[in-house]
Amino acid sequence: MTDSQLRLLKGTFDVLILKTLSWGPAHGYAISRWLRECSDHELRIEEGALYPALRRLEERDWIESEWRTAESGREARVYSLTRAGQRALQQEVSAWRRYIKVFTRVLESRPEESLS
Amino acid sequence: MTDSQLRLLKGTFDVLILKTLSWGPAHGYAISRWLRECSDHELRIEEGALYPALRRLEERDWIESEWRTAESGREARVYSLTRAGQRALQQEVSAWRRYIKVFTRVLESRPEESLS
DNA sequence: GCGTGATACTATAGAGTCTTAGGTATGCCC
DNA sequence: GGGCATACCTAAGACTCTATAGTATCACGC
Repeated sequence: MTDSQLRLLKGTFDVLILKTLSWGPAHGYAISRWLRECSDHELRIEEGALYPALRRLEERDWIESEWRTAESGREARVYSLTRAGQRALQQEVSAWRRYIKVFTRVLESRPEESLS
Repeated sequence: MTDSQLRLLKGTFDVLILKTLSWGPAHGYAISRWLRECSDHELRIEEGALYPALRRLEERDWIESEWRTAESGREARVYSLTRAGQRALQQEVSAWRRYIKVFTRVLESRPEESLS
């Protein structure tokens, strides 16, 4: 698949995680809770998917992490967006908009338009 | 994941294939060509993904196939949508609309709205 | 002090999907 | 006969998500 073509729907969560972190640093558990609430409980990140995704994003240097002790006294690994991550977020979001546009156009197409 | 939650983005092609077949029966090669053209060459189904997907859909009884000889004399396996496939297409399309809506809402959200 | 529930992270097995890369074969045109 | 588009199929491998289990801390009620 060349650059002129859209990347397919893998790593959906990645953009959502980046978006969540654009609101400010957060630890894994908070990310999944925010996403669930922000989507009116329609989206849910399983923990088995969340932590591998966080490691994946960190390997790409889109996020960085640090162990911190919260006011509660609990330890947690807090993630934050890097500069590269901010750029990546913008690119991912526009790629997604583009994909959704094309996808929707196909789904709404009528036979007359295609069987020319 | 319960029914009230959206299925995630796997099997993206499935809906697109069903949609293509809703225009009328077609063989595999034509499906991939139509999709490419209908999306202004932005979507492409690789053959390695197409034929497994067609078998998958046939196993679910959403499509059925038949070997036919075209006017050209070439043999081809022609797929068509079943009744169950038509129903599935409608359901899939509305599930996708719902997913895209939620997904877009999250991607367009601002910190103020979420960090209440 | 002890159970319970929410918080917080980690690891693994398994399934499913896409990419990449190859293969076979036919019809058409020169 | 050679090259090209058409038409189909398969396998290896990578990647992502699900399901499940495990560890540990803190707050709360009793």
